Amino acid sequence: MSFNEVFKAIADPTRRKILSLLRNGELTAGEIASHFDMQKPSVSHHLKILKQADLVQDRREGQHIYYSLNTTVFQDLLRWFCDFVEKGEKHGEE
Amino acid sequence: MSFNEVFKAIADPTRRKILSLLRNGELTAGEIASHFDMQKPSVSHHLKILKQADLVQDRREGQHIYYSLNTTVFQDLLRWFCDFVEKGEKHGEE
DNA sequence: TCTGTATTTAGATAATTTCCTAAATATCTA
DNA sequence: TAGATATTTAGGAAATTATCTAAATACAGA
Repeated sequence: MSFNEVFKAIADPTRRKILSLLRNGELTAGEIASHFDMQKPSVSHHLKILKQADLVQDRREGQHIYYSLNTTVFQDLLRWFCDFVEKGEKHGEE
Repeated sequence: MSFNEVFKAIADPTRRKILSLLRNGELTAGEIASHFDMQKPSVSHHLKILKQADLVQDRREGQHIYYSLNTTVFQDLLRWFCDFVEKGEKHGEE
């Protein structure tokens, strides 16, 4: 996981929608794909990018693969934004 | 300003570094460009994208154009991330 | 008005990203 | 093992993005 991968991952609207869907709990790849007008391999590709960025986790259960949010990375991001809103003078990127 | 433009804007490492530089106060386009191994027109392009996303503001003073952070947009982003970290069940994107 | 400095705009190219179809892999059930 | 379902991997075309050089615009001072 790198900070850059995370920012790239959330830059895409499809991926942000996937993250929003997962806020209500884990879903299978197929359930996620059913929310989009897009072929399954394309959704799978987006899931892979989210996983590489450590924004989601997956676990297999039989034929299904369940995806869920990894909120610890969101907390790191939260801090990044907080640092801009606070008027503090120290900084550092990456 | 659209949420999508903002996320696209912060997806690029050069642009995130520009934002970090501006945390210490406003800088001219030339001062910003001097921090990068990149031609000035390229930096100018990145500044334009940050401006369109409403992450920075600019003001002209003589020959110089000063750029500075617009922290209100960061607050909106902060809320977006908070919504993921909180375990709340409601959601909505864009 | 002419010259120099600061910055942006325009246009081209190379790299990256998104999405598709086809094929491969993994698992379940008969 | 064979067939069905769920999902990913592979390979390629189209769209987007980052960067460059050259030219244009804006301003200051002589």
